[in-house]
Amino acid sequence: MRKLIYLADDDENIRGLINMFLSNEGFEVRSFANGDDLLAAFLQKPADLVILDIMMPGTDGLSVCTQIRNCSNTLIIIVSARDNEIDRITGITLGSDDYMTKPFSPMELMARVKALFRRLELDTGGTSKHILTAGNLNINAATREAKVDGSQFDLTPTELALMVYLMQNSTRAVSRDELLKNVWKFDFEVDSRATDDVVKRLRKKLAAVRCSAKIESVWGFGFKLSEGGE
Amino acid sequence: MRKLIYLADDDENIRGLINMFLSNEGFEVRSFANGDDLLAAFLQKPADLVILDIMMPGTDGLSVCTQIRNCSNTLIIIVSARDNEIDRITGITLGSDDYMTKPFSPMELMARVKALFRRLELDTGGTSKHILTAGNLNINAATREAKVDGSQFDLTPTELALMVYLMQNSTRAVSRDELLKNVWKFDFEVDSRATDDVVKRLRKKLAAVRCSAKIESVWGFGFKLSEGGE
DNA sequence: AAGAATTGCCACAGCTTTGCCACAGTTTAA
DNA sequence: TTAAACTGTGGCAAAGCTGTGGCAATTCTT
Repeated sequence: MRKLIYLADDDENIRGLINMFLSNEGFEVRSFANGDDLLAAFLQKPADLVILDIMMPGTDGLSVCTQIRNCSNTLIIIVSARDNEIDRITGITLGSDDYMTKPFSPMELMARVKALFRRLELDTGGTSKHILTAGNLNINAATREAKVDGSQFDLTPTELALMVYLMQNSTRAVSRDELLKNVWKFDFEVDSRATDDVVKRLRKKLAAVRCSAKIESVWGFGFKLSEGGE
Repeated sequence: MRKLIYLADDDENIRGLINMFLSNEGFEVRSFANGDDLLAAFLQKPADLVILDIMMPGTDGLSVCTQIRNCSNTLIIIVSARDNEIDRITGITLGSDDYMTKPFSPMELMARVKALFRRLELDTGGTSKHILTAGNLNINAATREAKVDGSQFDLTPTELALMVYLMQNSTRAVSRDELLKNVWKFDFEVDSRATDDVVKRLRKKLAAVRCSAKIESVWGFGFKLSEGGE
């Protein structure tokens, strides 16, 4: 689905320019002459990314930024004519994801917008890379190497596959059936207790090498990975 | 757990400076004089964030960036003495999450490092769309976690399913038969008083964690959720 | 072909869940 | 006011779930 971007800047020329570039990249853009209008629209319908000028009539960009961050984790870029260290640092610290100073290159803004969306994509697991980490455990799914604190240890094929699946879905609890379907590739012909067996052996091996990541069982459902050690 | 940061720069002074700042912020830092060493170390043990200079002896920072991004979605910041639009754009486009030009303020680097970790947290922290809210109670149907004021407590499978159903239909009262049909999946073979039992236990657990949401009984009909505390 | 590793299954023990019951308290309706 | 219907509570036992060690069939190595 097309990404929705809100843009607030009191300079109409800049609005038009950015709007044009973003639209050309295939984004859906709505621009506002001040922060209050943008905030109102955002509360009505949240955008995927927000670009805020700092100096605007009405509420300034930084305040809008904190207000949005308070109720949403949408992506935020701050742009400002004020270029000094303090401004940049407070801008970023206040909750924005990036800070650019005017005059800026529209192309660079495009690149940074796309970088933020890419990061979101990476984090929310659209793509699965083959180097995985959980606590002091890391697994290279390509070379099939598993290491704790850098020292390698052995996992059998099913153990590895199960572990990789859990790590790729470490934010959720995973049901036994889901594991059978995605790790065993067939949910028939295999007792769902088979998952327990592999987990049993995995737990033993992980404990033996003092791995901080643990496989927790979710009663009546399945398992969930915990990185351990906060 | 402490975040691990790898840093590659051929200038020893800069390495020392950044290292000091990052360490002061509580990060665990390892610095390398060139990109090849960093890459080797990364493959051995991945870091949570990587800071790369572009111009270094051996493989340049941009190549290291693409190689890392190829197999991992770790955070990457590129720093460079070359300050022109093309460099910045290609740097970001190649897969890094941020690009800073030398000389840069160490404080700003710190702010940007923390902003990246904050974004990671926002993206991966339970705030997915399967989240249900009622008063100070939060239930994440995906992770099967129930929280009151942020602290987690346990629900059994039926309790969770019943609670989710009530929250999904919080605007109206739900009859016992409807619950049996949609939560138990069979309305035969189970006394309709079974719902009362689960509600009984749910109420006890909710009260124990000072949950503002309450399950009210609708006389002669069923139950209804009230968020409590308006 | 023999041995080793892997892996699914079983049985058992211990724990958790959950439906049901009896009884007391409450609400509704005649 | 009284009887009938309904709900809250504590306890209980059956059913269900998980962890464990052992075992046997299959696959992989040598």
